[in-house]
Amino acid sequence: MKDFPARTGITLEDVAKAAGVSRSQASRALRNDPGVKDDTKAHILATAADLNYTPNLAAQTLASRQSRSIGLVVGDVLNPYEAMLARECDRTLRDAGYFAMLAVSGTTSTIRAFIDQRIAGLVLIGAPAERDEIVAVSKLLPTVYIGRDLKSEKVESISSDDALGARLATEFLLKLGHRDIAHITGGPGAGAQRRADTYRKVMQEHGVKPNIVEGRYNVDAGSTATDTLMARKDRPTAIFAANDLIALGAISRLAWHGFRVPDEVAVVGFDDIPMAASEPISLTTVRQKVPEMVAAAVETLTTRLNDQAAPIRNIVIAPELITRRSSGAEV
Amino acid sequence: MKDFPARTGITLEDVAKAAGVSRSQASRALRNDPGVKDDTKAHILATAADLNYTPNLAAQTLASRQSRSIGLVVGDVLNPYEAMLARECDRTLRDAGYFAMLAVSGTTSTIRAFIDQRIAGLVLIGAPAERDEIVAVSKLLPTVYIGRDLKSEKVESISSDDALGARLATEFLLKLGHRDIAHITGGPGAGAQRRADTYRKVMQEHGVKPNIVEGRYNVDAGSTATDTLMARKDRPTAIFAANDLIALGAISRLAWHGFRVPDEVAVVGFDDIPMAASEPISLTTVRQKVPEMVAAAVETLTTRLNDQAAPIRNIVIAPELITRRSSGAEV
DNA sequence: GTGAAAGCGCTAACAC
DNA sequence: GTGTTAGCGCTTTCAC
Repeated sequence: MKDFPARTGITLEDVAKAAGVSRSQASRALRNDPGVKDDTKAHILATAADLNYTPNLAAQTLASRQSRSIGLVVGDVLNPYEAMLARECDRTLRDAGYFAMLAVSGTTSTIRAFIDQRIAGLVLIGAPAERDEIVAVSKLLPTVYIGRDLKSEKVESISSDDALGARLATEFLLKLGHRDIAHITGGPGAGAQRRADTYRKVMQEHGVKPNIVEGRYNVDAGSTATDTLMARKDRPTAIFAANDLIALGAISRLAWHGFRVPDEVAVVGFDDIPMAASEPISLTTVRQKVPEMVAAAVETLTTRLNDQAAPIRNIVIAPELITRRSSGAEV
Repeated sequence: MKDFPARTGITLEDVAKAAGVSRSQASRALRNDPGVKDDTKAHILATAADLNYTPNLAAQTLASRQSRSIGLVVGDVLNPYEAMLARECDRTLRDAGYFAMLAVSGTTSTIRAFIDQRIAGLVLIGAPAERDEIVAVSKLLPTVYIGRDLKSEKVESISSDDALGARLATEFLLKLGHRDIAHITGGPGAGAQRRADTYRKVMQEHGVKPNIVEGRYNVDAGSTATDTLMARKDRPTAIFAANDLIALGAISRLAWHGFRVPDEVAVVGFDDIPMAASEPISLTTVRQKVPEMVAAAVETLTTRLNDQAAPIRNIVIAPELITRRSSGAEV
């Protein structure tokens, strides 16, 4: 039976009294403010631990006019990639001494509620979609956006290098000898566009014709696009999907049509969601480095929290290609 | 450009002054406490709106000794079913006037952090796994567990009727004429066990031999179990998977082996995650009614929050069978 | 280096 | 019905 701390009624006052010091000193010691003699501090800390003291956050927030809770807005938790980011953010923020308040419906009203709550900062994961909105929010409080490069908007952001990722995938397929490589896009978003553009460019660089089908970042789009692709007389021998969900849709549909993956059609995705690594899927994909991205995001945010004047940072992280069976390369 | 409320420096005092009343009356009016004349109240509310007043939550919490934040602990956000529950909880809680603080690593230390935060209550989604721990936590503050029936532990819970779900799936397959129906389990958990037990019972009731392979609630387990199943000489003509992830693994692997779904093997899952509805998968499955479960959970929690002495509730919700192509039934 | 005193913005008796 | 008076538990000048 784990023992959880009962909500102790112990206050700073109790600790101070027990330690024989004033509340101010106790407060300073606990927050390790400078200006407390080392042994006094040690004594206070010991006493606090002894009494099982836990500070009252509400009081702290009220008195200091700053909280340690961070709003974490996730556009679509049902997208495994965003879920991975959210989970990692939660952990990292906690480790950094903050509390994450998650909202999984990234609407304006949600963010408004957060602001009313007087959170210290905001981490936005793929939401809101509108640039205007992001900019508006970021002016109100420290904000970092994960998933898109917002350099031109002057909003701090962490993103992954979509162009590089698309290049890795396309060149890999090319190197494997494929010429008829199709690309299923992820829709009109900037990231998806960059992936498509880079794919096109790389194909042209190698003197082969691009073959693009419009899609969306979900399974159904992958399926539909695959139907389109395989109905043509010049079928592709490889498909580069703008994300793993699309790739999953493609693989499923390919199987339904009776095409063998990777023998008849090689498939490469983007993101590296957990399912991509699963045995029956074994999807070759461009991994977005979630831990690195989140670490950078939290670092950026905490830096700003401690210094409003810190320069705006826009970090772009390089993804890496993870080869598995779906592409037919020796793994 | 959406306009977000700037963090107004407006306090209750300002509102009271502007409305020409005392702080107490303003406070009462804003929280619509009884004992404020209707037009006074209207006037105060109007003034507050005018001034763009938003209450300081920290001050409220401190003064009233109760917060409106609810800890939401999710065992595994990467499980789409839990992600669905989490999203719905977030929304519902917000609509009920609470704030959800999400933690996606359902460890003891996380919960401890929540308690330190002096949250009002806790919603546990599939975590912690240990009964002891759940019981310990629930003694400390209002808690409702989603996903398991904790009646015997005297912990409020909302669960879905696993036995009924398993029965629906098995009988459906039987009705379709299948006799060789295999079941891939979800592991040692109580819910998974109940599904397996019920499957076995229903099979026996119909005079056919159960065929159980041990699994886990994930794609790989579905794949592995399928290998086992299809390697035997008496191959099943239908598979009832303990959840959708397993079913997905089975379908993928079946395709890999060259078996047609549903022609050669029918597949039925459990949960109804979004991917189950996708075109290329089209999985027949037992839907757990997420909105109903969450509504019940939030209702249960808020009831307790308002009345510590309320009787403990353990609500079990009936799932329903959703037929799609994977089972071969006419849809 | 330490303590005293004054709030932070609100709620909750208690009077009127 | 409405206002007055104390705090809630902490941080933060400002003296010493």
